[in-house]
Amino acid sequence: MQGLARQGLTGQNRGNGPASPPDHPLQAGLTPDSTLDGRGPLFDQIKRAVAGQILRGRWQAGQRLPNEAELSSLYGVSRQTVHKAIALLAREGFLVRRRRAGTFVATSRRDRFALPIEDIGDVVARDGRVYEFRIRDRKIFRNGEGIRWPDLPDGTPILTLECLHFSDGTPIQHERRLVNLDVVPEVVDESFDVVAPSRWLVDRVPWSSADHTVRAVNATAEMAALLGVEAGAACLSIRRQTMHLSRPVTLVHFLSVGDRFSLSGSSITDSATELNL
Amino acid sequence: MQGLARQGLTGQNRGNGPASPPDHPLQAGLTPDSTLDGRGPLFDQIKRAVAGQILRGRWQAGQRLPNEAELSSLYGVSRQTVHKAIALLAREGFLVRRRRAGTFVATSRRDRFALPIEDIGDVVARDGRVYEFRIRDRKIFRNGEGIRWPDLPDGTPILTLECLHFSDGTPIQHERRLVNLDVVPEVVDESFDVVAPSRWLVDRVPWSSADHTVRAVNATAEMAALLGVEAGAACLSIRRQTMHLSRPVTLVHFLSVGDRFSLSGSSITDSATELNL
DNA sequence: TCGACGATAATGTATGTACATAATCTTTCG
DNA sequence: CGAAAGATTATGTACATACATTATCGTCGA
Repeated sequence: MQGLARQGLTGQNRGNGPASPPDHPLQAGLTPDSTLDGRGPLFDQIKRAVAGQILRGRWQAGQRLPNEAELSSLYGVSRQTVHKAIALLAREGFLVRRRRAGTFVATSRRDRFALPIEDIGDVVARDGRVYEFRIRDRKIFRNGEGIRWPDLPDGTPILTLECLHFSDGTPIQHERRLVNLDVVPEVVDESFDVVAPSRWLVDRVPWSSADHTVRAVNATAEMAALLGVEAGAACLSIRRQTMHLSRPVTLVHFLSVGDRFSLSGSSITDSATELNL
Repeated sequence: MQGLARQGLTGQNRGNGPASPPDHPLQAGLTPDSTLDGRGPLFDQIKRAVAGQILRGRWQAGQRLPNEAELSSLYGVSRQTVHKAIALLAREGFLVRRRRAGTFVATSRRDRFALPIEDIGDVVARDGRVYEFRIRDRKIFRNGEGIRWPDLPDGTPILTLECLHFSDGTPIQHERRLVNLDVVPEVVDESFDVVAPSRWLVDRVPWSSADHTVRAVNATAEMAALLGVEAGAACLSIRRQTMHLSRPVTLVHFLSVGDRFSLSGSSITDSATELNL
């Protein structure tokens, strides 16, 4: 049997599988090598095989690919196994499936590039530098009184924090943060002598979602002084609002010196990396 | 049967499912409501139910959750269905599974925030504005002769493009692009009168992966003139290198005026959104 | 000719069964 | 006592089966 099964079936094949030999004609131009590489579980091998066909341009964007039954006999595995592989590829955005119509190679990968946004402390530490931070200011307000957090009802108690982050002693990021005290009242008892606010919140409020906006701004005189650059220096500004159970938890503005900090990442979809394409 | 099944089972239950009533004690503190919401497929309901437990803090980070057999009888579905739900949550990064040890709520959500990077044309169009672009320059070099693309061998033919992007007539982005002619030789015959280079390449070279770097820089005098801002204005600089079959395809530098362009997006992992948490 | 409607073909979900795999726990023996 | 060997347990994969769901295609009739 093609020597493809690495796992399972220590004895003989348990019985009645599809197992028709790979002498299928299929639709013109759609005849894959049908050789699985034998590495890892079958459904992963199928994923790789299919992704490979696409990658090599044998199956082009928008094109329909063989249905599950055909793939099943082509690769000599059951329909469920094919289904799992194909459904995963679809879930990861490589394929589009429509009932009755079939499975198609996805066309648009335009908006699939994504940049991970990491905690500044992690970034600095990973660079092998010494990370420090300093709380510069800390106050409590009620929303609407001297401060305004748009997504929060007026009167909600808010803790404000102002903080500087250092890499090897050089200031690299300024942080201005609002915390919703209705959601995280314990924060008033936390001094942030050791743990940075971002870290503390992440550990405290699990499973939050967030939205981000990144832009470039010129440093004001005040910020420039804090960050040790000339006024007007280009800075990366990241605004992040974090939600938990559809309630805003925290709203932060990070400001980082342009030539000391950057965002970077690679893609296609993390999942594609697993396929090591 | 708890009125949970929305699909399937038009007649009666086909037979021998687990179906023990939800009067289970389970481990202390781990007793979910065991009420599925009846919306959508069972495995999705399970996903939501489990995610909900975590979200509501009933199952905390690091904690072990009931095994598949227990969940199966708790929710009154088969082990496979539970397995599918839990395995998906694990694949999406919400849970961590270890054989024999069990399933645990994932701890770190730190690096899960991600920013999508979209095509400028799409962004402008979505804003309801008129998108235009203009090719300003176009040359052909060999790598190392007057130009250098680090990841490419010397001598490789390269097409260079310089391009401006407009929103409602206002310049918002400058693009400087290198294209590897060994990979996409057809590009020399393309005038880019209608289709922008990014779009053309995406349509031509499917399934590429890319890495990005985003930083903030001050506009040089030349760039400032092109973009219609004063010299020194803060700009967002995006560098993107695209690969296909581990060969570099194109290397682009985008430069966008800080107050006319920003990156934004929301997260936790796209997949979480599906759960509408 | 066009629309309704039923047949059909594709994917989607759920369950049972069987075995593989990998930790972890337990026992046994030097 | 400690290490090796074996039992146990939880997850992982594969397959068969059965039925649901949903476009799409044809056909038939007004």
